[in-house]
Amino acid sequence: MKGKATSFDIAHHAGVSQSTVSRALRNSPLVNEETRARIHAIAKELNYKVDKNASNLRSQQSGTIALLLFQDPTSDDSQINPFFLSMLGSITRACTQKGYDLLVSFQELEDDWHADYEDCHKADGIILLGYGDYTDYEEKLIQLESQGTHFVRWGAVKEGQPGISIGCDNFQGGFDVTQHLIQSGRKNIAFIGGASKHCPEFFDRYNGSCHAIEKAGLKVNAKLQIEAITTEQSGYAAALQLLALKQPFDAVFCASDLIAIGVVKALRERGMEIPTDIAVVGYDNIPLSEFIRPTLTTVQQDTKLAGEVLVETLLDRINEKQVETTMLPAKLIVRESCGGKN
Amino acid sequence: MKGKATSFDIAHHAGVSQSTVSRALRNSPLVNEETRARIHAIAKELNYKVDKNASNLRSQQSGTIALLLFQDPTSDDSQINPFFLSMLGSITRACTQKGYDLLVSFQELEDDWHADYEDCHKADGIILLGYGDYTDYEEKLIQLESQGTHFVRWGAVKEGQPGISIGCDNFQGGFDVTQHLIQSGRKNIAFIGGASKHCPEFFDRYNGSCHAIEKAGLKVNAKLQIEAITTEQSGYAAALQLLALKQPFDAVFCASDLIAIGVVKALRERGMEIPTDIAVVGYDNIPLSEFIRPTLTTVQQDTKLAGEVLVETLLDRINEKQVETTMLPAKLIVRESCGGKN
DNA sequence: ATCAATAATGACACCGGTATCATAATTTAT
DNA sequence: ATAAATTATGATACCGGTGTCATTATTGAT
Repeated sequence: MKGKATSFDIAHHAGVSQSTVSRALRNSPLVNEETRARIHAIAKELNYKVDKNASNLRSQQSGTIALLLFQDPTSDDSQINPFFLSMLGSITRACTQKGYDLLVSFQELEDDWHADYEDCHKADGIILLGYGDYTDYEEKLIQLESQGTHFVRWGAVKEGQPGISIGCDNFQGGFDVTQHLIQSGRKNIAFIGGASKHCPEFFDRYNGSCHAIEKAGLKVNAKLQIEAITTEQSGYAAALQLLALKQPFDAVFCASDLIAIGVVKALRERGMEIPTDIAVVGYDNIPLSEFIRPTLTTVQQDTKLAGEVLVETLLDRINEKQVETTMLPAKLIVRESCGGKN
Repeated sequence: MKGKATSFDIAHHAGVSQSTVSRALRNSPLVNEETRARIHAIAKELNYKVDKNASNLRSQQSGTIALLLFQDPTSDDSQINPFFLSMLGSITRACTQKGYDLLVSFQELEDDWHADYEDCHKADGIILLGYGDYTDYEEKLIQLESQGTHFVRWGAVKEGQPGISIGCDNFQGGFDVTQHLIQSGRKNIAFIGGASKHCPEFFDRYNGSCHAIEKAGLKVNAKLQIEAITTEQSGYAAALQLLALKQPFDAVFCASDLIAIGVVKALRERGMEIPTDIAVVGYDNIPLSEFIRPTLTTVQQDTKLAGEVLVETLLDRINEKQVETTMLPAKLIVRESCGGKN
């Protein structure tokens, strides 16, 4: 036998038409039970596999989902935010469970998204994942939407956004963190992470934090907000900036765990005790947050659930079902670094 | 205009045959410069994208590589070894650079590798990635090899293995770690990580370690080798096992950074100082290894290079070039946790 | 016995490109 | 001027399946 077996080979072996083979292998009820079994047996024997290109071409679907992961352009090449990797894991699993394959692509935000996976029929839909500066991102989303591309976006859930978004309640998460800090006696709470509209998730977390401060009758000190992207290095640098301000602060709420890890490192190097002198809180509950010293208080986003919801929502969208933007709950995880009671 | 544009639509607009359109879009030199430009312009205007299913079907290649990531079956669902995620990142980038798409699939080792991506023409080749118990793995590799599937494996590089492997020099890495520990005055070096043939990488690291011990004129204490899989939890548990033995030891060489992090946690909880009482060394140089306290001495595997080599080797194999099993160097990174001079 | 309904299968167009060969137009060589 | 080579394009088979309609065999109803 030369080359791969085709459905014609099987038809020949089984003494039936190629049509029947095709139907049998898809378990069509139109095929006689016995014939189907025979065909399956022969297919197995010949190690036959349906050619997905042919099948997809004709049926106009790919059984594949594309995941576009947007990297913060400034972030190190080899470092990817563990939170997104965790999402990637859960998305992969959710896809597998639904019988879909997953095409993964890292996009640089500046890029012209060269990979129009759905347009070229390599994927039936797209999941967009990533923090970062979304300046011309929105524009692209509008274009996708107008083209009728099936996509779902992970991120901040806001009114009037193009397309469908799934995200955790960042405002609530920021609120919970800050309220907890205040209840533990902290008065001057710094925030490290981009608090501009460009990173809507961080912005929501910051706003939630401010809301908690005001609700407690305290005043927000805008100076205590330092920009940072989500890497340890950036957190480390931001913490040094914060110290240089000479403004009093007794707690730091970091927009991500990676930032928090850098902040902890910087503060300790400057001789501060955590949480005795300064409380530090992160966000994301990455696996290592409970293995650093002190263990890190953080906010958990349920990545397993998120991945499932993303995939399910996308599949619904592909199947033209009505879907809605969804907001998942965020959950405060109190550990040592905030000094609060557990 | 209803539906997506096809090459016929463009041909019609441009007043040429569909053949010419197809050639022009692939930048064939057979097409007149001017005609080609015109066709490209029209294609852009109509937002035309080549249908990959059709194209791949005819040309019998997919421009896609499949990455199968083998999960340790016992490992937690949401946790993936950062080292592999780093590999995933570099592989993704290397693929992008070569113009290939990447299909990612997490396989459970028990699974019947349902996804025969190359057989069904969804991919041109396969990259296999993962630690773990390779019992019936080898058998499957032999089958892949006999089918003529194009694949490259990451892992231990050994004689007489089926197919092509790319890996770091684990023996050397283990040797370097242990030699450094001995030179720093450590005498009783424990090893945590599976040291059986089932996990060849770990086995090589252990053997390298033993070799260094013997070369220094010391004796290997087999009792100081504890099994563990590559998670913090497993490392934590293994460290407790080690302590329970009541055997003297002054250093722990962990087969991975995740294990080391668990070990550090366990030892400190029992009141030991690191590195004063016990030196700890990990393996992989995951991003967080320099952010935990104390910073972790470890062995770096150049994931960027590894990803590039994997992809390049696979592409060479797909193109029927002669390729060879490759061993990449491992590099000791001395930090605080081993107590050695930097 | 005759006809309608059902079950099982075959024949064939079709998905949207690529590969190959044929053809027409233009240039170069003799 | 004519043959040969080169350049640009068209026509058509083909990749390997799926979808649709036609056909035949079987069963049940009248």
